[in-house]
Amino acid sequence: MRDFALLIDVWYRQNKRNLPWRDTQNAYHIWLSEVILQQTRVDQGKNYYLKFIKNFPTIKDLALAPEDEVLKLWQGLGYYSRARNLHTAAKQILSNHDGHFPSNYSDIRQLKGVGDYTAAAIASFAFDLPHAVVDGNVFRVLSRYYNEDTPIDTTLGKKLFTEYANNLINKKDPASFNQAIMELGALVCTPKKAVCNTCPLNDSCQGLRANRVYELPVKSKKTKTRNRFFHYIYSEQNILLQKRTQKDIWENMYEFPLVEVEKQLTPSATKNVIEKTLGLIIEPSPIAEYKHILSHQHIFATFWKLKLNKPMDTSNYIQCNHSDLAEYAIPRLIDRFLEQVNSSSF
DNA sequence: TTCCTGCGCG
DNA sequence: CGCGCAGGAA
Repeated sequence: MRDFALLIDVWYRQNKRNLPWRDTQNAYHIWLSEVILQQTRVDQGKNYYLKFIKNFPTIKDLALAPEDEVLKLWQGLGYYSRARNLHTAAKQILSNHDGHFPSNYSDIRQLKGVGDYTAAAIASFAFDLPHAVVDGNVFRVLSRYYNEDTPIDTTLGKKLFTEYANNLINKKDPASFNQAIMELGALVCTPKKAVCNTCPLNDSCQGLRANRVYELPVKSKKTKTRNRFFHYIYSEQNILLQKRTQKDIWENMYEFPLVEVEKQLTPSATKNVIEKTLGLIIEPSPIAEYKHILSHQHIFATFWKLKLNKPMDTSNYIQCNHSDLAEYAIPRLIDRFLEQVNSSSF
């Protein structure tokens, strides 16, 4: 339909939300907001965006900051590789582009952490270039609009939907088109409870006509998860920390001394394993247990308290008190435990 | 409690 | 193509 762009444009002007990164052409700000919003909802991302702008007013400020500081600001958002990549990209911009954000698609696309979606978003929002964004919202809107069954998580699907979007895009105002189609997906053409009766496209939507709205979009793969069992040692006086340097979850973030085991054992057997592995003596029963869910893992975490009645070798660890602890980037799991510790009596 | 959403990298 | 995080909805 030729009306597509016009219809959503009219709708967008009347229904757009006011967001801090809208109505700016500052490429740095747009980039930052897009990276934050990559796997995060607007409500959760807003404050992080404002924090980052405040702490790092320019790309150079971000590039020259220590990684620990960037991760600390990102703490709680998840997918921490985004923060590490953001930092790397800032350095790329500083050294390769003299601190000025690149203004063409291919240079933007080369930045670490910037894929097809984010490159198109920045190119259109900051530089008015005609690159259609294809994110989760766009997949949903277009799969329904065209009643298109091709799975979106395949190379073919990605190519097809990108073609659809680039054919529909308004070349006169690509930025508004991109904003409009995503906003429609976020507010009207939602995964559940879509409000088709107020949708500007409901006359021509093939998915609605076929009553297949909730069957779309189609995905081919289902995600598999594995279980992991973490045992953390907490010492309330003199907190022990270590940095996760492995290629694993939470890379470069901090946590308590950890023993990971293959499967759940009895408490006393577990205690033996922990003490043997770490050379630390702990209290006989755990003080807290959590199930922490990640995209591909279920982590069963148990927290044990360090027994402080005899000296032991803690030189492998960073030692700090509660106020120092606030300087370290820690995963949500550890943070959640600390919230409980600080609010109750241990 | 369980289910679901979200983009880029190696 | 498997993996990375957290939180809101059902």
